Amino acid sequence: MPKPEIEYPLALENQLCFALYSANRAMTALYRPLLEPLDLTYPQYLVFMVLWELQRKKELPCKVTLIGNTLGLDTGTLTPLLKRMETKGWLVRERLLSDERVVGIDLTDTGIALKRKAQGIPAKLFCQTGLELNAITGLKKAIEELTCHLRDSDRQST
Amino acid sequence: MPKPEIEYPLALENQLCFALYSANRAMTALYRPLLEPLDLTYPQYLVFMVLWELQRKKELPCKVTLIGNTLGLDTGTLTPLLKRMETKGWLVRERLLSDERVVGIDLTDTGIALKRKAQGIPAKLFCQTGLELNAITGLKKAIEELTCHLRDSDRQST
DNA sequence: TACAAATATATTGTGCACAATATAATGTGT
DNA sequence: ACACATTATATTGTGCACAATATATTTGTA
Repeated sequence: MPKPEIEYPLALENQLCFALYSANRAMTALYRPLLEPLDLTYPQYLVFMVLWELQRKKELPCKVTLIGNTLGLDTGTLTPLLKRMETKGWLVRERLLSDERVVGIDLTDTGIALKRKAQGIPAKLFCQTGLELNAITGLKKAIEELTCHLRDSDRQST
Repeated sequence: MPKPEIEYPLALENQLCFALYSANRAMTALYRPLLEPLDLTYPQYLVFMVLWELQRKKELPCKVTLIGNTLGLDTGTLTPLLKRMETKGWLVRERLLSDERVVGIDLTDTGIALKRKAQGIPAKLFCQTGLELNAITGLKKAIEELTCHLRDSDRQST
């Protein structure tokens, strides 16, 4: 992660990976008190953002795989996560008659209603970043480009 | 995370948090094939970086809490992690005679020797980021500043 | 010197991530 | 129509993160 001509490359403070790791944990730590009143974990909030957006586009129900591709998660993570969300009454999981392999995911009224309570979260977090809108946009873009490079490298080595 | 005057603030693509979440997972995914030959997980690699650096400064053995403060991890995470690393023969855990509450952590010869095999990892990852050294340094700095802001906000709300 | 507060680590339980494998349904080629 | 590959999801097992609680030791104080 760090540099080729550095005195001590294994120093923790040289690692971009550790900066990312720390920032990600600090970020989810800030979400936690905002999500706790909604009885949501952070990954569940991500799933809701996907589903609310699909509902807006009238593309529900959707396949589990669509959620997985959008968030980069496999069924080993999603199946139990979606089951917990179903238990909470936020969504329903049902095998399609047209193709029994596929499980269709759809929001319940409760799941749709939860969106109202989540509306204020993005603005609250924006304030807590302590950055200007332009700075955030730029940083997000830089991080997304890094992610692209990393995924390309990953595919190459496979 | 996103913006105050945005048409749809809850869109996934507006979230800085999701960019961070994705980048962090892409990054650890790239480390995995490099660490697997050393039988290391990514968090274990972080612990090793802390310990190797302390050894360089002749500050071993050290307290569990020092590792925890450096990495931002609590004993609920560290105790089992350090036990697994002890089982592998990389370090020893021993209560101090001077203060029986404290567990001293020290590297074994095997743990010290593992450093040689890890030397090449930072350079390999640097190449895979696809970024110039200056770009990485700048991005790391920007992410670290974000982390500072987020932690400040977290402390305030507590 | 008792005794309460503070400190350091450990334990328990939940929920991700992720690898590896399993299961079942659908599609394909002959 | 039948074997075989492909696809979609589920299951199992390991290892973090993190909250909540427990335990044991030391420190400070009346």
